[in-house]
Amino acid sequence: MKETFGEYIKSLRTENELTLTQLASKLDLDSANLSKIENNKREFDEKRLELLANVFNLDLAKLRTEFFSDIIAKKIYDNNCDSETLILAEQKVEYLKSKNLTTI
Amino acid sequence: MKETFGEYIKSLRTENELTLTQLASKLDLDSANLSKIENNKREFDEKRLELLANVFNLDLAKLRTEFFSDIIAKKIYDNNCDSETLILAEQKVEYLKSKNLTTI
DNA sequence: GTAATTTTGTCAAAAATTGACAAGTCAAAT
DNA sequence: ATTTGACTTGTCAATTTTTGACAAAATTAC
Repeated sequence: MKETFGEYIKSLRTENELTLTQLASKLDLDSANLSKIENNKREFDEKRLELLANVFNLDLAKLRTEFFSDIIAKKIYDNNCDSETLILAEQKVEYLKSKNLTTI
Repeated sequence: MKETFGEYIKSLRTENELTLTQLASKLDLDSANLSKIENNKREFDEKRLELLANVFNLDLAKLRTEFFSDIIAKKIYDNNCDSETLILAEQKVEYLKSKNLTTI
């Protein structure tokens, strides 16, 4: 079972024996805010994904997948969306691709 | 293949032979902005879902599914997320449910 | 033609997010 | 039992994003 993105960062951090302050500084972030991110009280900012990948030598593409799936999961969870939602979403992605639509 | 939420509104509107102005007023919305919504240039606002359901006698739960799947699809499409993203998201939803986590 | 409808552009107001700092808890060390 | 370091929580101004509203252009129907 997949953990949240914040918990993932926390496990990366502790496995590498870094303090919040140390990692926060590498990510150009306040340690208090990093704590909130790790505890699902704030969102990690997309613009720091590359930095995070570099710090822990991670594959950026995989990290992005991890990141966006987290955002989507939270949206579904927070709004009590039913199980059909993701199936429909997948169809709509195909539709958008087929139409080459420019959305907001 | 599933259309976008905006296109769905548009088809509902035209099937019911309403002008933008007419529907916009029922939805407490500016007609120019409704036009943008129908053309995927703005997001429909969640707080108007119930109103929309009432106007066209739709099942609110289904409409919500339609609405949130649209948001998710656009996020995936706009960010060029790979196909794994939704699979991962589903796992994360289960994880959040199992933990009963309170997110942001 | 022109009248109605739809689309597009713009912008201030409102809402949401972020960065930053202060103050708090907790555990370990001395 | 006090200090130190690590982490958490609360708050708030500043930035960023979204929204509502209006004008005006473009399109369609008559």
